[in-house]
Amino acid sequence: MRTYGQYCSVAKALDAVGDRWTLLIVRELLLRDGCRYTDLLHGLPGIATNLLSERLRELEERGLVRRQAAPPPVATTLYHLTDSGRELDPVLRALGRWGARFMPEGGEGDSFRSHWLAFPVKEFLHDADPAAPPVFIEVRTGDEPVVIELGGGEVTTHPGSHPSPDLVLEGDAPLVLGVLSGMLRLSDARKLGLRTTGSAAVLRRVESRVPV
Amino acid sequence: MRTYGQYCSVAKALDAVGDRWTLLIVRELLLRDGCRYTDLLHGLPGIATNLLSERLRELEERGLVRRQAAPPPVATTLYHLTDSGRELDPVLRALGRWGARFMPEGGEGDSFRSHWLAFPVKEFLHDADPAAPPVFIEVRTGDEPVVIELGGGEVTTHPGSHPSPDLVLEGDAPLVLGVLSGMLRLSDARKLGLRTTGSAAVLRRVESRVPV
DNA sequence: CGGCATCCTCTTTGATACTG
DNA sequence: CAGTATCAAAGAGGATGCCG
Repeated sequence: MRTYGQYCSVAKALDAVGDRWTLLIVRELLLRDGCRYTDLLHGLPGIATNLLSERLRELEERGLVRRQAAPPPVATTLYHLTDSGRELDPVLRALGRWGARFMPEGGEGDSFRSHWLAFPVKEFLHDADPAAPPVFIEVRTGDEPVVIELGGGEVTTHPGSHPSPDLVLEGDAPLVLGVLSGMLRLSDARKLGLRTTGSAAVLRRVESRVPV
Repeated sequence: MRTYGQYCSVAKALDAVGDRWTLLIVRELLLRDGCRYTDLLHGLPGIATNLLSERLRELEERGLVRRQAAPPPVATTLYHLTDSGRELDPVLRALGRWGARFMPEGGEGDSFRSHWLAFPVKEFLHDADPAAPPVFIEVRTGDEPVVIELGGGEVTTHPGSHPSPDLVLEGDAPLVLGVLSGMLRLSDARKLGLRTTGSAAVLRRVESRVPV
């Protein structure tokens, strides 16, 4: 194990999770705890399979990940974060907050997975009308549809489709995130290729607190 | 530039600062903004000089670091963080907080620089008696002495010695940090090799909030 | 198919030496 | 002091093979 050899808690943290891909594996497990090797592979486009297995072994040794042999009918091993691993949440949130500044430009040729939406949605979006009945926005981008629910002051995401969404947003992830974050006007997003169905008015209920 | 190619702000952040040594360079500049190449080299024991120069160039390209040609009598280039770079502070603090769990065991053969103390002192220690007149603890560990001042509810560090410190702690960094954080009793630390001069009673004024 | 292990090539790193 | 240059070792990325 390669270590910085510095008696400093930042260096110690980076000894444990500073290797390439490691924090992204933790991101996946924070988003979807208890998932399979293949799910991780799918959620981490670009990773080599040998690296994933190696990192998982290291994370297990360090006590951040626990593997659980799921009984039939699943009959496969599920990867979970330990308490220690889950406590990396503030680190990931701080990183995501800081990295948000690169999102407006980037996106050309980047891969995207729709479950990644859960992070920015929870972190930056708020329900501006908590008393109103919930509304549902179905987002079709990335690998599978996802539903954003606004209700009771909370904004949550759910994988899958909604039988009767109030609004459907379909198009590239940067367009969808631009509209949700309020950094892109819907009319401009439409010109850039975003397709919408339903009531665009529900977007006014999305309160965005993206850091400047 | 190697990138994850993922449209996710965490991945984008790691594209920018996820390389080996990069966040430790930012740590150094957060602790001592405007320092020289040699200061960085000294504050980052173990780094290869070519890596430091390469990382500094990358950080400058990404707009996190600014190099400034200092006029005589300094007559050298000084490295500063930009606003964008300084905004990594919450990331470093989250990492340091999480990594603190590795500090009690680690330390064998690790290098230590006394200016690193500023981070944990600011993050975890508080002055339990804000109304009392300030007291000064001189710590002699690592490369140079450092003075910890308790006063007005704040705990601050200052490089160098104090003419008449209330207490002097001298010995290995883990012992000093153990005593300051309250995880090690002074009597035990003394048995392990910590040398003290002055009034040990001032330690009762140190209120430690180390996360469990 | 899920969950890796192996092999091979290419890039990054670390240690050291050297220069303006 | 502030870096470049050189080179061996380690790590990453990609393809493929194996096994229940």
